[in-house]
Amino acid sequence: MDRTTGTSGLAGISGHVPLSPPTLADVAERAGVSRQTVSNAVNNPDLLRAETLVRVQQAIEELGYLPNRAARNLRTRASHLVGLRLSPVQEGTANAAMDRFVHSLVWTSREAGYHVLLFSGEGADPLEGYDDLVRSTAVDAFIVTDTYLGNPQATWLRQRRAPFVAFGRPWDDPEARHPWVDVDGAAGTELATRHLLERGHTRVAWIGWRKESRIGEDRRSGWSRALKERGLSTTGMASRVEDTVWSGRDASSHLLDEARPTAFVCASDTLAMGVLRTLAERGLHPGKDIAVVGFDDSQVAQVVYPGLTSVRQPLEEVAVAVVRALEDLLGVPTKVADGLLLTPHLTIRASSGA
Amino acid sequence: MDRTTGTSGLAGISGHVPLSPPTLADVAERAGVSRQTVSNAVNNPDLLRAETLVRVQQAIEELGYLPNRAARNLRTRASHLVGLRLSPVQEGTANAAMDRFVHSLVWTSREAGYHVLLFSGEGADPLEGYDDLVRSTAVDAFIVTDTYLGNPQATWLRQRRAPFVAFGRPWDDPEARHPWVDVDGAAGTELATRHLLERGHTRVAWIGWRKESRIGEDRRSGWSRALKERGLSTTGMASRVEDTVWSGRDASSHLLDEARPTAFVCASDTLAMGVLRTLAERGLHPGKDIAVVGFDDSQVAQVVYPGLTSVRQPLEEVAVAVVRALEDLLGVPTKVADGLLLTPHLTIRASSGA
DNA sequence: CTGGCGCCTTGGATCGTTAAACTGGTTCGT
DNA sequence: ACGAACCAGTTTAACGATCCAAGGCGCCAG
Repeated sequence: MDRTTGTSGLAGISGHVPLSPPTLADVAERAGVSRQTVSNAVNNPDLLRAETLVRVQQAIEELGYLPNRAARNLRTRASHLVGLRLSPVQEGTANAAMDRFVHSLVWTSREAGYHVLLFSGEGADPLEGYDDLVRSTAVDAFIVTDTYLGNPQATWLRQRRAPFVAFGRPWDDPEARHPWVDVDGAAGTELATRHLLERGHTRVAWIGWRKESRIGEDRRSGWSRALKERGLSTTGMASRVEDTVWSGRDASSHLLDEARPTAFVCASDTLAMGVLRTLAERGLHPGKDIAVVGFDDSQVAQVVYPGLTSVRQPLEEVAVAVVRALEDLLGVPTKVADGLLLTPHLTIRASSGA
Repeated sequence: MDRTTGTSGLAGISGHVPLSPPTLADVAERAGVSRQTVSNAVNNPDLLRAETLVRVQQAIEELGYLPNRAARNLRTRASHLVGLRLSPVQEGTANAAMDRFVHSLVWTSREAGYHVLLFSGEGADPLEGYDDLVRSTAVDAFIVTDTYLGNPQATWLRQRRAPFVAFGRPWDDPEARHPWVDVDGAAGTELATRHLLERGHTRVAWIGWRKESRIGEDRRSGWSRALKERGLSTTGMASRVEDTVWSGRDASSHLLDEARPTAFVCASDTLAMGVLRTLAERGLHPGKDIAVVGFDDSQVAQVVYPGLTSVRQPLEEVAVAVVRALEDLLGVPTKVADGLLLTPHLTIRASSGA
């Protein structure tokens, strides 16, 4: 049977909106060529004579043809989708950065011809959701973002030969050979601390996360490095707590009483908000009496009074790098680089005495 | 050729991780049945004898078989994907709600067997991005969220016979017959205003968006309704501005000087943050001297000192309703209801005098 | 012995696309 | 003069699941 006699998608002829989009065969018929020639016109234009190409392209244009994704996916064994898992939200803590990253990623992927497929796990198991997508070959690759917990995804995904790029270093695994992109948190807090030192502060406190958090310890190291560089002591100047406003409030309150700092550097904007709370309770003015710097430059930092100075991650750049790594991974394996560390910058607002 | 002699996916036999996932044929071979029977086991289990079913299911289990999505999509003409467009972010204003909604939607969709495909437009054109997905039959339906500007998507999508559910009312089009879910903003601000009236306030001001915003006017109507209900005047008590902290600051400053309100209801948390800024500048205490209520219960409202009372949209419920409408749309057209209006509630914090 | 029923096999078509082999006439290199 | 490469395509065969029709087989009832 000659499929070129199909009748679907004759928008231009019948004048009606087609019930189903036009197919290769429709275009072929209209252009007076075979289906394969249309396929070539789309995928390997240089194989056609210029004249034929134009004719086919015109037919494509007139019918508004676009290759059916399911068919193309089946044939090429590629979906042009990348999977991104949204981890279960603990509202109140900073998934602010994550949301900004998602936006950037979607935007950047589009330019590279990819779409982002969101999924979520049922429960706490960080592997939840990945499995089905791998087994049903629903996505070409994954973007793994929650690498803070010794990322078991990496090991698992490699075993399954599922391509992936990580946003976050493989902290615990020096053997890891997968591509990753990360932001140098230590450089960020170092920037923040230096900024405070330059403004004359000598007693700069740290409020960060519990010791088990690699990211937290990394950020902390930037603070201590900057202090030690100037020969300043860090003893008694640091506190490690949960990432909540209340923890930040309590920690800063204690530190103010015990160590008498004139400035705070925090591992997150959430903690910094805790510091601001302590200051408000004590009638102290952020930026005038006590300087405060947060981390992530979240919405909160931007709108709070009088403005919170904060370390801003270059998430747009991260997205670009991730997609680049992805293309490298899925295209010709040219292996640009396995890991890439980007430097954040500091958004200065009134809380650090602008 | 007998495809049952295929050699892919023999994980259990060779002991190696398969290079490509197992197919129907692999399962059939292992279970000692035909491909058709495996297909039936998956899609019409009641057609099989219990004994055979168990055997097939065991083979499926052992091989870790899951139907190839591309193949199934091609055949069934359904992708089990829903498209969601991320509108270009104007950082600083409230896409906070959007992010919360995305999370809820992903979660709810998963339970219904759908995944969320994110996409974005190139520029300001709200139709950007939809077209390609429709023509390539990449998604089964869309979730349209930006219905605030006379939503041209609705008209366009209906023309293309592309199924969609809207989060947001068809404000300008009483003819619209598409399913939608929305949150009753007026009910929310009415709740907020009543809350303030109950706490003894009689001079309650409004800061909202410019008159062209249907959502803004809707929210405003809740405030004025609550005041008029108590015989209180609204004249001189309202201001309509851009959705920025600075606009909120200026507006509240003017209102304080001119109308001497003791409380503010705002169309967004962003504007409420502007009010808090004015209070801070004047040495006034939110919740004690002046009460403030925001809208959206964003991260900001939760962490700011001393806590911002805010109208919270039931986005989880919205997601559930949207997915329900979606299932209705894509399954048997039972037409539950075209539109559904949900009621927000008030999260009370110290800014309203807790 | 025949017919019917329940459960399964078989073969084939189908979805829309693409990879690979092939067409038959021409030009090129040697 | 002979093989190879090149034209602008065409033909065939997948890709993996689903759907349909036709039929086989054992078993039971009539």
